[in-house]
Amino acid sequence: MDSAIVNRNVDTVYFNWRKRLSDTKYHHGNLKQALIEAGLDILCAEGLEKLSLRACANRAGVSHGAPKNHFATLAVLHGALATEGFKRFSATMREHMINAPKDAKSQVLASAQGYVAFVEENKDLFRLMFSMERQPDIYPELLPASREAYSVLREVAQNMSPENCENPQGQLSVETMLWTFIHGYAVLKSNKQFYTANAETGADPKLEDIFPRFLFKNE
Amino acid sequence: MDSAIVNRNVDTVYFNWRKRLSDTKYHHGNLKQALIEAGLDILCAEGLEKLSLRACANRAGVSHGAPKNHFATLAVLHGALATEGFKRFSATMREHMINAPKDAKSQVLASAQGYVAFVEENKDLFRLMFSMERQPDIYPELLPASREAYSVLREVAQNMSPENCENPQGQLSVETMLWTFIHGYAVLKSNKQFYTANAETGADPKLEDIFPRFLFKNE
DNA sequence: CACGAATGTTGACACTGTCTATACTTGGAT
DNA sequence: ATCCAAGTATAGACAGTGTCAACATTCGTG
Repeated sequence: MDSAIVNRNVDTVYFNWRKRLSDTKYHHGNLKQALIEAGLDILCAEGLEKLSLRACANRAGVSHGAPKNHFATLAVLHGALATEGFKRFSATMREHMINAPKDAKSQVLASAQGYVAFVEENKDLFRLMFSMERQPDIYPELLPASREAYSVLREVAQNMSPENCENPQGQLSVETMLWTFIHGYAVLKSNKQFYTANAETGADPKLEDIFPRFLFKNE
Repeated sequence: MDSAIVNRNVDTVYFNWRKRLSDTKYHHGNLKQALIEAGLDILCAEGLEKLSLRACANRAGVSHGAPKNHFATLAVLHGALATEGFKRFSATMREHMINAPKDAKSQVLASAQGYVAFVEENKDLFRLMFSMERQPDIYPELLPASREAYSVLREVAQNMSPENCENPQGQLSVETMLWTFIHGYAVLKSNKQFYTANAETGADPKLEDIFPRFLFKNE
């Protein structure tokens, strides 16, 4: 008896067992998206340290080598997850803006609060998004997605004044100031690294309280 | 012949071979410090991803299990490296302050520039320092070292005005504002994530240019 | 239907952290 | 001086990881 036939039979039995077990076909159908969602789940439930190609493959019900066809390396999967992160990041900011008054100041604060809210709810995803070296080519959608997120801040920054920068270079400086400020706050808060937490309650300083008032026009 | 004696002889030969090879004693003498320095070297030369207990052990010329006696887990080594990082961090800021004019504004800018300079020269060490979950107990000297670094900013913040916070809560708000701003700038710059880089030169926005002028007293 | 491309499986290799058992060294108590 | 316990280093094992290569299966298109 040809050993290839034996192997085939064994494999077929194994395949049928897998099929009954997980109700999936040999071809998953949408493994790439499934792996991304598995990665997001792991980030949320177990943290960045537990994120691995094999863990994603396992959670998606495929073998450890399967991801290779969709993500050549772990870095590429990171890029894909960061891309999805930036999309949700933009959406969270815009949701907060929609639910806020439409005056300029409220919109700026709403975007900032959306920024912080996203970080609070997606701590490890946020870490992944912003701890990656800038490799625009690692994943094709990454750069556009991050630029889209930045454009949200750019919109609200149009209602802020560049006159209060040390060396105002126009609108660009205001955007950078706003981003720098919000990003710094979000990073320090998410890492629980505020030394200025309220001594009694342990609460972090509120974004609204330390937000630089001078940044607004017409006040 | 007792097998223990055989083993002893074999081990003695092996020991002598090692001794000739690396000119070290069986007891390293100061392995803990050597491992920390090996870790810093690796962070500088190969990056955070390449930092491992075994790589440090290898660089220090000891076996892979040796670090266990000084750092129970990788997280503890991380804590030790972060501690050393915070000490150098404080020193860098203070050096910049010493070499700057003594007026309040120059001192604030100098500390900020020291902050950024450290991050630029110790990118992966900085990432390690600020990407660690706050675990004050992981390494005994970590918390004091990080608080010492923060106290540098606290000093210069005494020359800044809380009047321009949205909801000024006194000196604490100014400290938090300053730290948030500088930290955000340093993180974004070190990760090369400024979208507002000069279109022609590719240069990042300068800290001095976007520094919020309103923060200073008496101006 | 056939065949190449796309997708998934399996096994291997070199890494990693961590645990255990063991050996050596040192320093202090007897 | 000697002996023993604590400190320190080694070696081997185990599970887990990324990555690669060989192979199997399925899909899509001629």
